[in-house]
Amino acid sequence: MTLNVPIAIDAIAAPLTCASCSARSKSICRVLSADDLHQLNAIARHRRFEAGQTVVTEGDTAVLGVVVEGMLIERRTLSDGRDQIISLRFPADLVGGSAPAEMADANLEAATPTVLCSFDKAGFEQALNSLPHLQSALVDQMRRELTQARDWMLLLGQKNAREKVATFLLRLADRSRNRHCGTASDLVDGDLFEIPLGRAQIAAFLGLTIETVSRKFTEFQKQRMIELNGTRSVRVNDVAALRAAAG
Amino acid sequence: MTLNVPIAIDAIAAPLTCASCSARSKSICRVLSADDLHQLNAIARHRRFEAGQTVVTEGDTAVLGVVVEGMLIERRTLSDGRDQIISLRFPADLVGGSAPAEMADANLEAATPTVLCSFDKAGFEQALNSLPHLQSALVDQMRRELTQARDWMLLLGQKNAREKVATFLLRLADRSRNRHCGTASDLVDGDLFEIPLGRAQIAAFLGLTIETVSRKFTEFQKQRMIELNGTRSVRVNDVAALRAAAG
DNA sequence: AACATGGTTTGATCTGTGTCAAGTTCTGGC
DNA sequence: GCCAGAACTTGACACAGATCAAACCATGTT
Repeated sequence: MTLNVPIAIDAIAAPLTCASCSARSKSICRVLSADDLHQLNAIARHRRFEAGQTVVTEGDTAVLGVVVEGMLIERRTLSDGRDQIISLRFPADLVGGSAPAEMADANLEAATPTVLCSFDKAGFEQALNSLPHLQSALVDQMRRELTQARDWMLLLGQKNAREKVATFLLRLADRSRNRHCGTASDLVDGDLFEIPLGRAQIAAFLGLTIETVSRKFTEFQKQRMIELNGTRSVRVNDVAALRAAAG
Repeated sequence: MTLNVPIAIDAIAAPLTCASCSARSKSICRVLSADDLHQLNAIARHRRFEAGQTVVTEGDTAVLGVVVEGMLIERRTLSDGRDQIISLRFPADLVGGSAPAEMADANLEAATPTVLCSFDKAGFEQALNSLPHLQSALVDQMRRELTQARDWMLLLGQKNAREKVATFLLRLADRSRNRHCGTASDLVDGDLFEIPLGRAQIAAFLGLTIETVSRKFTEFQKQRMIELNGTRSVRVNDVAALRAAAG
């Protein structure tokens, strides 16, 4: 079972109702009763995106929704083309809830084939007003996003390439382990997971170049901390060492 | 009139009531009616801090409040001592509203003599529940924080030292210009303002070393873009050039 | 006034990461 | 299965920014 290439995207039955939504138990929708879900259901619409496809461009009218399957990337771009990936959005994550006004504050694109449950913005605002639980779930969600953003600022501003790549791997491994079940299990030696990003995307996420990322991967491999299978499949051989390298 | 050293901190009459609060018109409190303000007033308490003083340490029970006067710094620290300033909080900014649970997610310290209007956490939660306007103002505030954090990620990950320092100066100048009156006025050549931070703090904010920050300052001065008066007072001679340098 | 102190600037050198340029390995289409 | 193009790795080299060290300068103290 791979993360980046679901066997057949079209074979996945898109959950048409919130009741059967695989992302619900971990998304902001989890706080809603069956009755309240109907209100959301009415303004929800599923959209599919291929890997690499753009969802919205910075400045466009924002898209609002919950990731159901796959993975989205938010990136912010400098006028000369340099860009920084600002966040990775996994299943159950809210997207665009933090865009001020009606305008997207970043480019949004699919890293892997992705299903997004998008909400009508006006309808969502209305739902927020009538469902206090939803509103506070949104606040919670934003808190978590802010904490993540701040963690990443620490990484970008202070960590060196080795620490950056190690941190990245640990975060991803964690996310892969815990995405299926609700139980949080620790990463252990021997765990295998997929990197749903290319080297260029990893580089843009870490504030490095492709080449440096690649070098660190092979460095970790030579030191027996990880084992690469192809370019996107990783086995963690020495969690402790990886943790140490992450600083 | 200096930003960092008010003539006499004790001479400032602390606004004891929200009604006379200088920060109200721009803080989250602005959305509340006179009546609703009473509810907040009841749980508010003013606290003063000297420059350099710690307000809370990461992991302590969070402090929640609005900056009335002065400036606070939030910093996150790596185990080996390296640290990154995660945000600067100016008058009217909310502090601690984004801490998950009850725990501060960063160190908070005063950069200049500061007056903080702190709220009782439980009381504030209650106020949030009973005052929907306040809740959505909080969401707005968090949106803005998140946008700022993301802008800074772009800076930390992609900009070089020259761009970082130029960006920093522009941001500060802006903030200084617009802190008194409500009208947003553009920065123009000849504008003078104070830097309420030492070089070490600037460095920690930009992900650079003290020495590099210092070198960029003198570089800008040699190029006639700015003029330093002492170490903390800056005159901007060429806004356009600074903007260009900021990328 | 001389002094101690902490912050800042400046200089010399080192180093990690970027840059440029080949190779090499994957991947998907025929 | 083979081929073309893209993605990745590896190497040689350059350079921005870090590090180490020494002046320099404010500011308050005796």
